Amino acid sequence: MLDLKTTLNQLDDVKAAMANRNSQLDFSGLEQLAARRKELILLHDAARFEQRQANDEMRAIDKKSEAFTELRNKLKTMSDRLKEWDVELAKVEAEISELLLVIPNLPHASVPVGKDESANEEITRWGELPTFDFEPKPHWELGEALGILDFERGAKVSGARFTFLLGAAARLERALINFMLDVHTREHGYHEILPPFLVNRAAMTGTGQLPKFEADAFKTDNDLFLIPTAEVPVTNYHRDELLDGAQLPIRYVAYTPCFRLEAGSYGKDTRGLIRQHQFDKVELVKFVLPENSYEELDKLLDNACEILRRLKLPYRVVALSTGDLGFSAAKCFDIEVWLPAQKCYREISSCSNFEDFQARRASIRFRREPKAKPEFVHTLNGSALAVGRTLVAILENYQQADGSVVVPEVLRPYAGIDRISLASRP
RNA sequence: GGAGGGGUGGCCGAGCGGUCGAAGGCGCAUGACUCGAAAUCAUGUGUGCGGUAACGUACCGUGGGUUCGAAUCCCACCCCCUCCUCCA
Repeated sequence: MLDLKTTLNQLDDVKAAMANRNSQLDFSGLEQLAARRKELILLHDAARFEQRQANDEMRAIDKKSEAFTELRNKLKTMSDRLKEWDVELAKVEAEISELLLVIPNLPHASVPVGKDESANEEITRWGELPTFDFEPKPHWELGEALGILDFERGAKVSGARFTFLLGAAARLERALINFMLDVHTREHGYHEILPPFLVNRAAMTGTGQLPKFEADAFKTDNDLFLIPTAEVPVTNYHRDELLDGAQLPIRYVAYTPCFRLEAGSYGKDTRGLIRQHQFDKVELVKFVLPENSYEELDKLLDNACEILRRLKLPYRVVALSTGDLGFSAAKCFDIEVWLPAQKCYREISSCSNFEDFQARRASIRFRREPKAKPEFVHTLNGSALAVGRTLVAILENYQQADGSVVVPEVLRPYAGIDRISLASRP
């Protein structure tokens, strides 16, 4: 959420930023509501002041006297008028926050300006693309042939975009989760946290999924939402809290399944594990000092990349353009992994700095010194990594001519196998 | 799910219709004392909103209601605790 005062004071900049995001918003309503809000606050404050002074008189006066009745009647009219203002004020404030809650974050100055993903900027490339003396197969063919991915039964039991992992695939998924958690907790200084997988409306609003993107989320009939990412419960862990500045930065790493309706992506990535309604992800979340947040974003991005380097999977990093940036992000890097069968890089992680956008929505603040004024923290998060897509990348990059798949070296202690083949079925 | 108890400031806890942003304690900060520390004493110590400021105003789980006036009374909801039931 943007700050009301700042938004109105720098309206031209905000409008320009929204245009870059392809987001057309009308701010005239906001300006009018803000003006009315101020009027009502002034009226309210003055009336209350008067009322409180009259209350002192009421206390002193003889309750049976005529003067008492007279004064009471006078105060009654004042009280009724005050109530009307208060009702209107509450309405105006609700309308203001309704408007503010659907305004996306302002892109950071370093974000490339552009209409869509074609304006994204490649930042780095790592690793050598694998060469094959045969035509590399897509992971779904490999997985089905090896008997470790079962899409058909996934569809039977749950529906499209649900899959059973069996044997080595299930084992590798589990190995990847443990491997990622171990690297981030032991080497990168993150604190492991296992959050609830269902969250309430306030949590979804705090990180920015609501109110705008309710149609994208799975919802229970008790008004709970299946988390689309661990970002939601983990960021909201500190909602409505006033943190001690000395604690910052706070770093969490969480494994969770993620649930996404994928509304509006019909016909996209229908085959394979790339786009599922349920997938596993290891997520990094940070709460940091505002002045450090971009430095912290670089570190977080590097922490995520480290996983791919250890798995020896070729990747590139892309800075998203203003047109491709997510709703809450001020800056976002995508990490894309090489998929030989598709002969392209595919997103496997998204690392974002939200600055104070989520912190303001969720009221997550800190105090620099014991007596200092509270300030909003900056929040960041990134996948490190999307586990299902990592499995996809391993299957495709490590495939052999005979249809078997070599297990990356760092994973072998976790997986307990060094090759997936029909013969090796555990 | 049933019965009872409870949600007040960073924490504990009093208040149960007007003098309450709220006693008292703990914690924290500053000062005094001390060679230093502990102890002790003194002073200070919430957040949002409006305002350059002085100051004003709002906030006692959340939302409604009663009243000239609500932390205090009424209603609904949420959450926590104890017992029973159930369960992993």
